[in-house]
Amino acid sequence: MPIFVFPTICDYMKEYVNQPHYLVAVDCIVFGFDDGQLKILLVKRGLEPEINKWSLMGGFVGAEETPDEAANRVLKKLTGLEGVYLELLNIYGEPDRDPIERTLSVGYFALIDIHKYETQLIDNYHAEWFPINEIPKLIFDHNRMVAEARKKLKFKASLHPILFEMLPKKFTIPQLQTLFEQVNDTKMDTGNFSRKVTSTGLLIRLEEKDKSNSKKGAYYFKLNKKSYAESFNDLLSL
Amino acid sequence: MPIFVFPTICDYMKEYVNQPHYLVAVDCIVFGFDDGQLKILLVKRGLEPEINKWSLMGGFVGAEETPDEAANRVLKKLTGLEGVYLELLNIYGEPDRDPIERTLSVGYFALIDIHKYETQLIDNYHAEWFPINEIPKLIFDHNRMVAEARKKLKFKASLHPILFEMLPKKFTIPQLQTLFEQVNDTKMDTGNFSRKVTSTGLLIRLEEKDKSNSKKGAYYFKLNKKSYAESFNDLLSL
DNA sequence: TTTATTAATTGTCACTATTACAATTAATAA
DNA sequence: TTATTAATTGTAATAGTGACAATTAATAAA
Repeated sequence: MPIFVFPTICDYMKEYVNQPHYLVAVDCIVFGFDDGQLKILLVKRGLEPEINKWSLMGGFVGAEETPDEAANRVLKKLTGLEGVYLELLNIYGEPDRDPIERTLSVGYFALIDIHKYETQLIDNYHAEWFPINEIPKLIFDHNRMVAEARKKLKFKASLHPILFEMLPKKFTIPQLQTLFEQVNDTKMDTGNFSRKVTSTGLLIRLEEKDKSNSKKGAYYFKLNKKSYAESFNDLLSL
Repeated sequence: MPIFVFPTICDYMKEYVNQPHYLVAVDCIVFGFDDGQLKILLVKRGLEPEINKWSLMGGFVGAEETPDEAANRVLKKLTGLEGVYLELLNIYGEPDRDPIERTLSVGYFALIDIHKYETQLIDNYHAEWFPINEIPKLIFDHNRMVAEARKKLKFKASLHPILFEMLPKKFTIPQLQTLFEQVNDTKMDTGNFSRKVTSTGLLIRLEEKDKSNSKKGAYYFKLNKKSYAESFNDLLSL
């Protein structure tokens, strides 16, 4: 008599049927950069429970879509933007994280150019940009999500040129440095930063200058899309 | 008349109820190192559909556990090991990835010391270690999971000292180098590798030597747990 | 006992990257 | 014309990397 008995098809089907089923949601931590500050986008919840509390933007994963697609859909609906930089952050699955019913949430972090945001939507969805150091108390485990997203952004940005996702097409090196310093919570030597960043071949200097911050003015740069793509190929992976 | 009408509590509850519910599973890509080869652990499926096909080890997320806990449970059951190195890989949520019923799978990759594996379980679960370059056709999207896990391991190992998770307590530098080369699919200068790895302060040299591969013999080393922990604190994040 | 052998380890040196900080530049406004 | 100031470039000491040569410590053959 065999010690291990293979289940039959019926056993197999039963195994599926007997398993609990859960709601699956996505939540997006959306980063933007404006006015020399790193910010994230929050929405004021218009539903019970936790009505009028701030939360991340999220939604349920529909029957015909992957979690990735759900996250893109939510972002499109709440920011008007498509094709934004989006990356899996973590999965949040504490059995009681949602008081109504067990819901697993797939957390994504998104980087957007804050100036492309459709400001009309701010009103529609009671949304607001919060400086990263002034995040209020959020619902459920959303504060934990934000904390993990910050860590991931910092780590990621040290290896991949993703910060450009948050900058406009034309940007200056001091601007890039400020964003970098915000993300990494540090200060850098301006000379060394400038040289390092230009030596990568990732940037193309334009003729125009931004004179809003100094008399000399800082040259505008744009991304070298070609080498940007190549460095992504080198580093991609995750 | 307001343009945007807040849903009532009833709307809110209905929103939950109307949403589809899914099965949620975990799948583990288990790496080990033996005989100079990087390997992964596969099980022969004893159930329809896809009976007798090779697959990753997995299971459903139970009602009282997080996906992390489910992955640990599955690993404990199928390897006998607890507290193994385990990290989220990705979430796999194509609506039709499982032909029986929609199932979202949370992929984890695990690193274990292959010699601690309870070999009895190999028989119980029809499991087998496969060299990384000889992985057979797997069920569902499991080959994709393996490919992504390899990429992640390579990337991860370039930043974190995680390879030690796959080595025994006592190991030699040539051993470590072979593992490193397998993971990165490359060759390194032995001298430079040795110096670099010892200069980190991560290793403590023992008196004993391994003379199985050379007449001179290679010193055994063990991990400096203290600086190992510290470097983890520095780099953690993900 | 001596010598040849071989993987493991250490030495060397040219080359590149990093860092701190000093000097210069290009505009503006007094 | 000159003072001012952020932006940019210069410089030099230091540290890290990589290729390759030399040495070492054991074993086994002569």
